[in-house]
Amino acid sequence: MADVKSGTNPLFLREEELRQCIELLFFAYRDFTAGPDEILREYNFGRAHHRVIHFVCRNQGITVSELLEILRITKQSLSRVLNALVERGFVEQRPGVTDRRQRLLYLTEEGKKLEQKISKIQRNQVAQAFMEAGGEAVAGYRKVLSGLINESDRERALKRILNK
Amino acid sequence: MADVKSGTNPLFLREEELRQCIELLFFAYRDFTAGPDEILREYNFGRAHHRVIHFVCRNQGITVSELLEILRITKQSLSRVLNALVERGFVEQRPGVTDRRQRLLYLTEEGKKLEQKISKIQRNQVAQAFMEAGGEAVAGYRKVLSGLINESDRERALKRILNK
DNA sequence: AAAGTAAGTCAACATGGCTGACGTAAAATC
DNA sequence: GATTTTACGTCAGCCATGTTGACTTACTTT
Repeated sequence: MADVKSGTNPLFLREEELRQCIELLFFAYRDFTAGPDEILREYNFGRAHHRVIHFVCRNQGITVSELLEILRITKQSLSRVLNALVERGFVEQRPGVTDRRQRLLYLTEEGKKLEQKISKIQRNQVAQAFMEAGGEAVAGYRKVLSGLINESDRERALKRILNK
Repeated sequence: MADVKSGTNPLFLREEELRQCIELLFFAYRDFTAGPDEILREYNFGRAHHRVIHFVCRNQGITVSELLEILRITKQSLSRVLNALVERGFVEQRPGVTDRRQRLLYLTEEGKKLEQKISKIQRNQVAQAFMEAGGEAVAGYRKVLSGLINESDRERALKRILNK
């Protein structure tokens, strides 16, 4: 009589472990976004603005369509957020050099300051977790999260993350 | 002339690595939620419904206030989603035994079926990533993500995750 | 010259957060 | 036993951020 719930059943162990790791991701993400949200509120910005600021910072001169592809939202959704950032002087648009239809995106000095302010909180949070966990754990974290990225997009995404 | 951008500057390396790991979390979460979202759409449910289904499944008989604390949303926000799930027969409410003010939450058979269907996708996705990354990496993943949980809530959250 | 592409706009709608005010039943306390 | 607190719920309205669909403009490619 094989007890499905027995600790000796590898399939059950596996499912339970997987569920725990899924939940872990939820809690980590929940608390990981809480800090930035607080600062953003002071500026009347939201998480959507943060994402734009982050990716424009990491990819100065990015095109609108590249940004859309990263964020996986519609251009109408992006435009609201992007226009607000441009109007309030956090993001700057410059026509592309080789293709003048493009409007390349850059953070202004103001934008860079805000990015620093927000990302510092997250970096401290991550640094703290890294210190507690140790270098080997960090390597594991990177490996697993990389594997969670959609396979068809993984290479491109990783290239972007590790860029330069 | 110390080059701040030099690869030999540990502070720069550190910041760059931290930023990469932050971005990794964004991409992983983005693609991690895409699968469930697709299924949920067929039921006219959203991510909010999924979260309720998930945590009620993992904590059968959970009280409304415990659920609110996990999700970190207002009861008004929860009620919309919860009422829909109850009305459509995915979640069941039973009065508490010792405290009859409570309405303990349970998944119905229907609810369990949907949960299985959704979580199977995520479990497969995570299992795949785990296989590619290896057991040591998984341990690292768990360590780091645990450390990302808000310190004041960490113990309680981890207890809930690892429960039973 | 025509077709395709990058980006933007307007309008309307859905989801899921939020606040504030108020209600009801049960439990806990004075 | 009366009062206060607690668990939960509702109504109403607002806001942020996602969606679709239709159309325009400027530029590039063919």
